[in-house]
Amino acid sequence: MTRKTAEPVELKEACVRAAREVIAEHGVEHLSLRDVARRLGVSHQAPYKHYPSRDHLLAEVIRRCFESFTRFLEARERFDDPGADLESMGYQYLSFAAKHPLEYRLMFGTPWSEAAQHPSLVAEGRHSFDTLRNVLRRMHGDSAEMRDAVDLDALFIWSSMHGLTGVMHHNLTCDLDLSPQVRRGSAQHVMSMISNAMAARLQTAAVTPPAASPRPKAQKAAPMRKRTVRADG
Amino acid sequence: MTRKTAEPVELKEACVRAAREVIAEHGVEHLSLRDVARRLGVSHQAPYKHYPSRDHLLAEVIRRCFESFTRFLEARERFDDPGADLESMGYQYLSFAAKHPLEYRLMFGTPWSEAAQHPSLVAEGRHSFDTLRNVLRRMHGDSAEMRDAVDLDALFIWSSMHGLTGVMHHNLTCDLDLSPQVRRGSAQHVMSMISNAMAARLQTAAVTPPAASPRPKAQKAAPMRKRTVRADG
DNA sequence: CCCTTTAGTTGACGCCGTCAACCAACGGGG
DNA sequence: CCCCGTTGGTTGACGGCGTCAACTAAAGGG
Repeated sequence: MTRKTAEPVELKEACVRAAREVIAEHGVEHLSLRDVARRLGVSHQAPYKHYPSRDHLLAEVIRRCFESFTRFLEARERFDDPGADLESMGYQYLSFAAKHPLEYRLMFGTPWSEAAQHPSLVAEGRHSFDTLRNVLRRMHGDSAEMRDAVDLDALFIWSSMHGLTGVMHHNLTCDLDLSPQVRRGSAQHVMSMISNAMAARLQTAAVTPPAASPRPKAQKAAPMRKRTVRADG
Repeated sequence: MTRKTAEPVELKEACVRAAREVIAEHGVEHLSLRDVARRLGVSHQAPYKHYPSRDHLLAEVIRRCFESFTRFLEARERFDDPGADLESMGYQYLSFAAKHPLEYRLMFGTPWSEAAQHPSLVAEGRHSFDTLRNVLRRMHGDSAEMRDAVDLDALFIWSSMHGLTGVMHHNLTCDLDLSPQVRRGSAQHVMSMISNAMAARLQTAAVTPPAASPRPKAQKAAPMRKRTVRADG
């Protein structure tokens, strides 16, 4: 009635935009469909015609974050040398987190209700991860027996990046009495630590290529005891 | 009336316990003071006599998580060698995350409303971080010029740990097509990668002791360009 | 022309957090 | 002994929320 009937999907798109506004202004925990509807000058139930629940709208917003995140990673400066390429992607990752903290927090800081409910979202997340995988495949070779090694390294790198940005985004970084030098240099430092680790790893990997269970070495100072981290331990 | 008036602070404690139950059963986002009150057979509003708002109760719950987390880290197997001690703490960290995913997620996965509102919480979080700092001080020496280096390393290690557990706790780990070997070995792998990185770092640190800005080396394959990650870049 | 589908409406229900007012027990001071 | 403030509990109300249900106008093809 009050809305022009031009595009039937107009509202669906507008909901996503309005939801992003609400989240930006009041935080994801205060996102409400009623608020979205109000902003669009539409009755409170109108968004329900396009999204079965509040969480589905939220999932769509987050899915788009993953989309643009992946695009951002893909748009990195490219290098022939896989190591340089990996590093380039690392900086791109941190740049995204720094430039789009809202999106980043949405992707990685939102407590899922149930991920299984939103398959397109997890597909998009997987896609992001695959970008990192691809770089490491170029590094390690794409042989079948290297697949697990690639995944382990991907997990490590992803974790370090993810963890750093998480710590930086949490107000923790201010409350931890970190000096400005530390705050400024932390990204550079983490990147170089990853390089350190990968360099050492590549040396050992060259020695033991078919490592089905990639047993690490690198216990210079103290021999590393074999431990396992288990939930029921 | 219906409650025994034995202990005046009884309800305050009971609220925390009930809140933990609610969170464990329904997730932190569904924690409600009314639900807590109902479980305790007490009127809604009764909890308000002890906690000024829902978020204050939640903050108290999380604060206790940090408390027990720190205790857990402190209770690690101790070693004279700082490297071994660091490693021991790393496993303790991962063990805690594996054994108490609920608490872990609460501490690091809860979107703060405003941290400044809950100073005792951030104090407890800082305390946890200081545990890691102390180990690294033993490693690097506690000189003033090493303080930033310690913090940088602490940030890196904390990030890797935090990131790994975050990735593992997210359902992502299932949706990423990771093989069981990878899932089982990821903790071990991340630990060894950190050891790799630290070993390389200690070598360079020994060469350039007064490094105010800890310039990293370790660009074997590709020279690392000096980049900066800035929000406004 | 009718009938189904689509995209929107209003209204209601039961949660929630929170404010306000009230009330019982306690405990120390006159 | 009474009196009164404090503490810890009560009930009631308000508005906001998600969601279900029923209704309606427009569109569009048989």
